[in-house]
Amino acid sequence: MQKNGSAMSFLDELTWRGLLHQTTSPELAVHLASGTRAGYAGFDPTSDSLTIGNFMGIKLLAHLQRAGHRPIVVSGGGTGLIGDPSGKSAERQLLTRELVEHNARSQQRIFERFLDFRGVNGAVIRNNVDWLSSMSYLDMLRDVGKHFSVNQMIARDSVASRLEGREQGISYTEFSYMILQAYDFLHLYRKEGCSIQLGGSDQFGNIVSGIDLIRRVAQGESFGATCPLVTTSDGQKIGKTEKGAIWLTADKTSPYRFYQYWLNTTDADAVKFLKWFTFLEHDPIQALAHSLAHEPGKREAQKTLAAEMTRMTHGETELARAIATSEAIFSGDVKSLDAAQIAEIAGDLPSSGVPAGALSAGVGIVDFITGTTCAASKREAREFVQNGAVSVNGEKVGADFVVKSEHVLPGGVILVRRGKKAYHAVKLEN
RNA sequence: GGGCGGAUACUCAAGUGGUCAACGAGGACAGACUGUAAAUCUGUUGGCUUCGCCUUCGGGGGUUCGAAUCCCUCUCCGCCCA
Repeated sequence: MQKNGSAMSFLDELTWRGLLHQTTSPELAVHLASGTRAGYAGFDPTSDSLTIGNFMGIKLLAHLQRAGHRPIVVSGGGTGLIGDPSGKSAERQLLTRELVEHNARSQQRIFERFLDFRGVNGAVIRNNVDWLSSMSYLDMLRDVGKHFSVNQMIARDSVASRLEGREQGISYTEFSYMILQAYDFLHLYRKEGCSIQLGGSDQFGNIVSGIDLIRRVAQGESFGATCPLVTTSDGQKIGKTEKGAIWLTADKTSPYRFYQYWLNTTDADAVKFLKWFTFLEHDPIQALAHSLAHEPGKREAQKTLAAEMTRMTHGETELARAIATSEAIFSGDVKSLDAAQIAEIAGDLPSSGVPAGALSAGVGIVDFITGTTCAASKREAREFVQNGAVSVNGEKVGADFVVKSEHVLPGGVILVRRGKKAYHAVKLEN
């Protein structure tokens, strides 16, 4: 993650990647070119981890850093106590202080993987609870609130949409959120010399509020840039699957699943994702685009995307494991693996247990897979088996198949597969 | 406060006394075809001890041999009048 002297400018980089939605002023380019600047992006501690949806904020900061500037991660330990109404259709439940604090702290480990914290333009992490919690309500109203026009505040999309529907409404608490975020920017401007705020396009309004505040209170000039809302070619949010979001930490999304998520990217999105999510440069991506167009079956673009993302997020070792697991499993050649390999694979898959005693008597395939992640109910299990969707240890099985002790693989597990991609490890229990 | 209309499975949306576990569309899942892709075609989509049984149509109660469908009531939502 070292600074590349001949790197193109921050804005040019974002532009060719399709990551620049709008800037608050054309002067931003000049501002960036004329010195080392500091820019920040905020992260809500609504969870103890971050998803690939949040990754874009990190990536913006990383590009800023690569262009020679100083990135500041702002953890919303204070604003998280209030709740950002942007993009939310209904009032949210307040999180407890303990939870927000825990989440904020827990998220910090993630930034360390994508940003460089060393050197002159090393990244820093700040938590806005540090300055927001000590500010009194009266000070906030007198020093900050006075500069906000309610007329403008209620015109803001995030607020207006909530005022329209009588069902939803918005509390005074959430309504005040934009003031706090604007104050963050002012604070960072004063204390950290931070003159740029980055975020998703839904944050544009909040960013402009901060810029206005800085102009009024500190007579200073500041800027903002947003990236577009990233979606798949069919308009879906990226990283939202039926089974839940794709997280950036192994405790919530295993490296194997993470790798698989990217590997399954459709052709239409592959190049777009390479530009958006990886740090691969223009030429290599062009080469992959060419490969995709002429030899789509090789899936080089998807494989590279999956590898890059997994390496960046989980490291080289985990990437190697994810690839090994994927290959072993999808080749169907499970039986040639040794005990250690199988145990490793089983660790990456959803699993359940079966008593050794039951197996010696034999368990019908339908009962065997019911309750695993492969089949929710017996009815469903029957259907899958009838469709020929189920295989045990890589071999398709019929409705009369009985699982016995002899099917236990060297690692003490039985690998069940439903359909193409749903794998489940059943572990032998004593 | 008064009048009217609405609440149906993941979502939208039919159904207004039996033939309804509930039309249709979307989504999701599976099969075929493929490249662990897309598109397309087929099937499934409450549960089970599966040619049968059990629990579902906002909550509760009632009428009836029988109700998602009729009556009463409660909750929530929309529209109209004060």
